[in-house]
Amino acid sequence: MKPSWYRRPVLDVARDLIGCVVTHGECSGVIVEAEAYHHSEPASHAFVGLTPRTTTLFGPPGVAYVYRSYGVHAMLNAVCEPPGVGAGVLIRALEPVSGLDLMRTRRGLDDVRRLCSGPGKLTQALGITLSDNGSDLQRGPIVFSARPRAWRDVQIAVSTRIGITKAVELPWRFSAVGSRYVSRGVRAAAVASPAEPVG
DNA sequence: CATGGGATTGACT
DNA sequence: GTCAATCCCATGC
Repeated sequence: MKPSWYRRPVLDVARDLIGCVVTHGECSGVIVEAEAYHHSEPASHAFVGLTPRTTTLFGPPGVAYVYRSYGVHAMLNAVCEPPGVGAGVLIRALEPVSGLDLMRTRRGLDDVRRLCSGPGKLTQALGITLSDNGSDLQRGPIVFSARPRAWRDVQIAVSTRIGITKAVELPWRFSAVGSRYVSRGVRAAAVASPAEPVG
C-alpha cells in the first residue's frame, strides 16, 4: 500500500492490516495478528518523545520500524499517522504463504503453525533484521500489499495487547477470527465491525 | 558512565 | 507454570 494509506488513525490501519500480505525476498505471509501503539499511551516506545530510537516512529508513514527486543529478537512495525505523530502497528503473526522451506531452515523447525506465530518468530522466518529499519513498505525490501481476494471479508477480533505492563486495558489488538496461526494468548475476544475494503 | 528494564522465545519443572 | 538469554537505549548521577 502507498504511504497515504498509513497516514490515518493507527487503530484503523491496525484493523485494516489484518489479511494483508507481507513479503521479504522469496518469503511471504498473511497478517493474522497486529497491535496498535501511539505516543499518547505509555506502552508505546514513542511515549518518551523524539529520541534516536523513536526517530523512525515519528517520521513519515508507510515505512518499517524495526527494533531489537530483549536483546534477542527483531520486531516489525508499520509506521502510521502523519509525521510528528509517533504511532505504529506491531505485526504479531503471519499465516505463511510462500518460501516455507526457507522459513523452516531459518526457524529450525517444521511445524507450519509455529513458523510465524509470534512477532520475533516472523522476522526470523522472513529474514527481517534491524537494517530494515526505516525502509519503505511499498518499495521494499519489505513489501506490504493489499488483501488477496480470499481475505477481503475476513472477520476481525478485538482484544487487549499482550506482553506489556502499561496501558494493558486498551483493546488495541486485532486478529483474524478462527486463524490457527496467531500467537499464544488469544482469549475470548469481541468481534469488530466488518473490516473496510483495502484500497 | 552505571543502571534498569523490556511490544519475546524456548527450554525446563 | 517458571526462568534465563542478551543488548540497546533512556535515564540519572
